[in-house]
Amino acid sequence: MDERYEPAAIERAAQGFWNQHRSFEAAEDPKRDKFYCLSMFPYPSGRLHMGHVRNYTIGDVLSRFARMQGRNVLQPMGWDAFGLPAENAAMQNGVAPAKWTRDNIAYMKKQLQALGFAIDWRREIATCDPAYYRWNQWLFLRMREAGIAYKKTGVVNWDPVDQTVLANEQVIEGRGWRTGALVEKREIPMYYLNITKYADELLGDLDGLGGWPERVKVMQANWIGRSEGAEVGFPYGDDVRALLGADGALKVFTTRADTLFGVTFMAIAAEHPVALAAGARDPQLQAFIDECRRGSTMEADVATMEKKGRRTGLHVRHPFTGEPVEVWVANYVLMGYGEGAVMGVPAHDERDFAFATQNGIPIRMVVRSASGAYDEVVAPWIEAYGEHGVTVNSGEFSGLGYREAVDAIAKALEARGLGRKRIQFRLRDWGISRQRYWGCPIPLVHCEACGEVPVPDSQLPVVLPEDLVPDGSGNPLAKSAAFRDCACPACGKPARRETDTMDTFVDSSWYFLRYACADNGGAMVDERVKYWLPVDQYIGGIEHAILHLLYSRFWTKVMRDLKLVGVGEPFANLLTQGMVLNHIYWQQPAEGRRLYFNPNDVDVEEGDGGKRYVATRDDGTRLEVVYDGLGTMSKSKNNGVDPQGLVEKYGADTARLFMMFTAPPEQSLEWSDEGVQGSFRFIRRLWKAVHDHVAAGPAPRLDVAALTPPQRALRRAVHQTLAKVTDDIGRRRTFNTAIAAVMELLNAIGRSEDGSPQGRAVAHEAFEVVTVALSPIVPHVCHVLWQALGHSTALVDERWPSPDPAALAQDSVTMVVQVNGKLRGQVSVPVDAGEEAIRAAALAEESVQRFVGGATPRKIVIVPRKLVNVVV
RNA sequence: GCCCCGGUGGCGGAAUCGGUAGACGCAACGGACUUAAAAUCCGUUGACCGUGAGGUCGUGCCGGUUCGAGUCCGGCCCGGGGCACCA
Repeated sequence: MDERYEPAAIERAAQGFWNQHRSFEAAEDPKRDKFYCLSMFPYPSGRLHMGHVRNYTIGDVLSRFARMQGRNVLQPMGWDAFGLPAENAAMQNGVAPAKWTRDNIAYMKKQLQALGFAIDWRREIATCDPAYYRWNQWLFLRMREAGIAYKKTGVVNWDPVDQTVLANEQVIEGRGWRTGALVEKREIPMYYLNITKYADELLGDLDGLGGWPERVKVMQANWIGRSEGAEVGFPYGDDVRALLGADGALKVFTTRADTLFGVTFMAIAAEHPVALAAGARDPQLQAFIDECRRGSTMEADVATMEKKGRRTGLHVRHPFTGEPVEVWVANYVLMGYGEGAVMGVPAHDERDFAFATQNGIPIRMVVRSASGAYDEVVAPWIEAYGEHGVTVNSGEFSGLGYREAVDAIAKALEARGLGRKRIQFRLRDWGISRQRYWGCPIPLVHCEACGEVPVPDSQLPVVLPEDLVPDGSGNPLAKSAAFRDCACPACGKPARRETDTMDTFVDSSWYFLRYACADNGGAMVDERVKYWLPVDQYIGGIEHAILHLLYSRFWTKVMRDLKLVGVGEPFANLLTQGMVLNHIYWQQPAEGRRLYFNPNDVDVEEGDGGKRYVATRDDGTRLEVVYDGLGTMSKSKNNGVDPQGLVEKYGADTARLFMMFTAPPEQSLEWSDEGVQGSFRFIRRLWKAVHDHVAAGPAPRLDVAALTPPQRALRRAVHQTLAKVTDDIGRRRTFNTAIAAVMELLNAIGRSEDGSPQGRAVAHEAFEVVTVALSPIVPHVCHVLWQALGHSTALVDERWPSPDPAALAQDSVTMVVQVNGKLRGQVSVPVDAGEEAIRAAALAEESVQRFVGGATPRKIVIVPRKLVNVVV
């Protein structure tokens, strides 16, 4: 064994061993308990970032731990390879997205391998491979047959200069990112997946997901947003009837049917048919409608923008009183959500209150406060106005509580054919059409004679041409004759191929199934999926808590209903890892954009007026910069740390140890160069300790009966540490405290300095436990240390040991003594001491006597083996 | 704006079920070793009072429950994630 710790050589040796012995190739074996450990696959952006290292280290620790516990472990890896960044890179560099993506995959795969992850690379998949995405297409056609995939119009961001659809990310302050043109909303036909059909089940099944963080389940439940309420029809007034040339009713959904008699206006979306008809004869209203249709499609923008409205001059009639209610167009009502219309009850809804006050609309109180918080509704708004109470001024429905009022009103509405009770979800159907090149083609053909024709299964996949280079002006597929022009599968006449591609969330909604059978060219899934699913542990960023995880759950349920898989939930346990943060520094030049400086190039100087931050530029000149706090590592803020440099300088084990030690996995993690060095030093200290122990010659056999008290104490610490690490990794998933416990143990071994034969035997056992306990986290160095400790077997194939109960036993415990809840002393009592004995020992303690004085304790609280509190 | 999470020494964090606040690590300071530096090793380090023994205060802010609150409850402040075409 070398005296010096040389990570490069050690890691080469360990990885060579695992590769040669195919240690991580997983085979289905029904007799063995399987453990499917899945980390969210990366987008191949070019290089690994620290978030990836953190994510995959967590997965690897759990995989290696489960493997040592005897489970049959599958840990696969692949590439979420379609998406916008490839098109952006193509526009910047003129490289085809396919080549850019595949080069990135090759590079990042090498980086992953250098980190020593226990991955079965035979199962690698990339979503841009036709062998993968053909099954997107195949299942899309099955969903279309089942009515789950259907067509309707949807709203997109439209750049009028580039004549192209923009992603939300490409809209900067209401303008196209390349052209600076004001973005417009535009309605186009799109394909949708009927996820709302599964809303009830997606919500209800959350209860069965015991291995999911509570906060993720709450977020999903709120996203699905089940609300019980009533649908109410407001019959058209004569003016609306005349305008539309038809009879009917304006439908709304409300959770507050009890306030129906407080309706003083109706608000409809700018895209609502009534609004469009009204706009056609009123140029000023049309101008307002046009204004509403500019601007953002994002909910956050809609929610924070100034609430504006304009009267249409049209009326609907109250369903009970028949009174006319004026209809307004409002920018805060969205056509895509609910009915595109809401009833306005200013007295009992904060937003309606603001709208009414601003526009001079009357406010009619119809609920009396149950708590007496108000007698009349007057400005300013107070929260109590929105609370449930007892109805007033509501005709025959007055004097009812919330539930009775809603029930009675809904019943009466139903009798008149103007409404009913209904359950509404906030969740909307999933629009999957994208007018973009680098994605999975939607397998449809448009024929003048036959209409929309699905591509027959025998002709799948519809292969995406890989030689196109987007230029920012629309989808290149639409301009490629070779792709676009085809024969109609039904009649054979010339036809046009669909040029929309699928949302990349489709690709990631089922990749975890494909790992089980990646080599099957004849079917999407097979028997092996039944063996591996569900995923036993899923690990990924908290930013995916809603969309990706909800879509995957939905997709799995659809496949279950199509009899393709046996499970209805894909992920049994979920760990949501926090983000990796670093400091942000910038400087604002006289003209142009902020310049961001990498924290590596910034020195912190302590001056009279506090701290100064000085950056050193490439040309060696220095410049004072602004410190802007911590933020996620990103290219735009120039605060990323390249894992490659870290691995080259310190080795993969140090990178892994730092990631696991610095913060618990669910919390955000702050980058620290000093912390990395500390992790490196710890490994080196471990290496040196084992080296010195081994260099002193073989340790004798451990004779438990012959140990001195200090030796017994050290051995107890060894087995306590083992128990703690097992619990921390296996149950609590707090790797940082597991590592801290091992550090403490290593410190204790160092302090013992016991060169006697049994002292060395205890130390030997201790080093073995340290090596095993750390091996999931720093597997390379432990692989080599295990051999140095005299083993001919490979550590990766060892079983995780159990603590020796005999070693854990102790005959006395130290209990803390408090007087009136304040710590005053400690007493040592036998483990089996009774309450009386503990009480006596506590009262006899010197400082307790001092604080109790002559007083008689009023109460003595005893927490077994921990604490005594004397209350006087 | 709405939903979710977090806030503990100079810093990252620990305290697992309401029971010793600050484990472990970093940084800093002092010392040993060295011609010197690096590396390594030893020691100190929440604040305040005290020579000391010891005491008082202390987990974003205000209030509450409890023998006992970082932990539970109510109200705020600040930071982060998500909001449906970034992945």
